[in-house]
This record gives sequence, C-alpha cells and structure tokens, in this order.
Amino acid sequence: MAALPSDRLGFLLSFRGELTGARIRAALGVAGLHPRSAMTLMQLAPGAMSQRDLAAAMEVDPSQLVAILNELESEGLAERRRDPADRRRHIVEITEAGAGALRRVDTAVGEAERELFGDLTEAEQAVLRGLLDRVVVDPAAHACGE
Amino acid sequence: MAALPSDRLGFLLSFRGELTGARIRAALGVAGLHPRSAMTLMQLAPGAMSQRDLAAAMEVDPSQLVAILNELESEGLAERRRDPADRRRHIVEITEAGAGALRRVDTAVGEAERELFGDLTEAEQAVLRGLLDRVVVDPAAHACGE
DNA sequence: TATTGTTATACTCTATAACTATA
DNA sequence: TATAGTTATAGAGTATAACAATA
Repeated sequence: MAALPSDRLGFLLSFRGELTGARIRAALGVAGLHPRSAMTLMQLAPGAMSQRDLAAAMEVDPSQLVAILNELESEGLAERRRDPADRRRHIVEITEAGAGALRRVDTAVGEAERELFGDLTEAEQAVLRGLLDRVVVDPAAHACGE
Repeated sequence: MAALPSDRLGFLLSFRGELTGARIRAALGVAGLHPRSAMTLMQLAPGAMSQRDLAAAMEVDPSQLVAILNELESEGLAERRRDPADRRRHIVEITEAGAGALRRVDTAVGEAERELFGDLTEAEQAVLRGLLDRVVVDPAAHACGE
C-alpha cells in the first residue's frame, strides 16, 4: 500500500519512513542477521546489561527477547550468564564475533544511507534531521481509535 | 523497538515514520473503520474502478482485497457490481455512506497532522515535504539481504 | 489457455498468560 | 509474595497456491 491517497504530509512521512525502514532492515541483514538480532547487538555494543533491562531498552516484551537471544547465542554473537548477585538475572554481553558482525552491519547501513540521502547535501540532511526531531510523536497525546 | 541505537538519519526517519504512521492509523480508525478500509475508501473516492486495478493501485494482493471489500460492503460503505462488458470483473464503487465516513476520517487525519506538525511553521512543513520527496526509496536500487 | 475474483493454507509477528527458579 | 526468564497459546497480518467462473 505505497500509493499516496492524498498529498498529506503525514502520509508522506509515514510512507517514506516505511520504505526507509525496509531499506535499512535489508542492510541489517547483510551479515546474515535477522534485523531484530542486529538491533539487539547495537543495544549491547556499549556494554553488557541484564536481559530485563535489554527488553526495556528495546521496548519489546521479555518473552520475545528470549528467541532473539537464543539465536544470537547459537551463532556465538552474544552470551548469557547468570548474575552471581541475583541468580534469577541473566547478564547479556556481546561477543567478539558479535562485535565483528556489528561492524559489517554498520558498513552496510552506511551504504544504505548514502543511497537514501545521496541526493541531499550535508546541510540539507542536517535540516531534515532537525525537522524530524521536532515532529511530535508522543503516543500519549492522542486517543487510540483502533 | 523505539530507542535509537545510533544517531543515524536513516533510523530517525524510519522510527519517526513508524510512529507517525501509527498516529495516522489511529485517526483513520475514528469512524470505526479498519485503517486499510479507510485507505481503500480513499482510493475509491475519485471514482469507481475494477477490483484488480484497485488492488494494483493499493499494492496489495487481490486475495487480500477480498476481505477488505467484504467488510466495506457489509457496512454499506462500498459496493461491488459485475462489469457488463466483462462478467469476470467487479466494478467497485464508494457509496454515499462511504463518502460520509471518508469525510469524518479526513477531519480526524487533519487533526492528527496538526498534532504531529504543530511545532513546525507552514514554511518548515514545506521544507520537510521537499526533503522527504528527495529521499531515494527505489526498492530496485538495492539487493535484498533478508 | 489466460484472466478475475475467491478460497485455503501456511508462515511470520506479536500479545498474553501460565510456568520455573530464585529472591 | 514478588521478580527474571521461559514456554505455550492464540491472534493479526501477509504471502502463496489452488480453485471456479468467464473470456
């Protein structure tokens, strides 16, 4: 459903965002990674964290994260270990192989962005960033009609 | 998965677009319509067309369109009739009630856009539109890695 | 034989609730 | 009893293929 039914800015932003997301996800998959696995590795890159905090940071349900981490762990890209201070907790950490995969992913995302925004100057890209930052996307600001 | 894993413009556009889409879909639902039903009515507003052409315009599989039209027809918002010239074809047309629902939807979408872009001046909104129009989203321009 | 619309099937994604082990 | 992680189940959405009617 890509054809614009009107010239409304909201539709334009939504559709361009969707297509941009599809292009980015394709780039995330270059290392053979599921997009959500790549996103998880990005969250883990700065440092290890508990599985619960990771789920909160990614705004996914903890039960969904289980499958993602199972996959990452089976591929040797991340590791879970028990927290000695609280044995209920899992400390999740990216591995060296995971960091390597992330570097390849990062290169691919950079390439995708050059494709997406190649017609814009650096200054124009900065303007776009500034305008997008000022779009109000507070989910609490509206009543959900669906 | 809303937290930005980096300050990349591609992620920003993708996430803002996704949230904008969610806000727009909520507005589409104000008339009790499923978002895709509202989108279908928008496509039909300019004039009747064949079911096949409608599916092509919306870039959905014809088999998906069947359920949407069943729903719209049961609610009296659209009608299907056989094309006398080719009895395989269905001519799909919006009803007067459908046009009324569409007017209510349009009002709600306008309200959503005032919320989303209320912090931007008219000129800034025009700049945003111009920049978004120049983002390259040609799906054929990249190899799919997923 | 090809085309239009329909139905059936399967697969992914997501949301929820139960379950375990630890606290 | 509450919490962290896991498992199971169901629902929505989507993609594909088979099908009936017509050309």
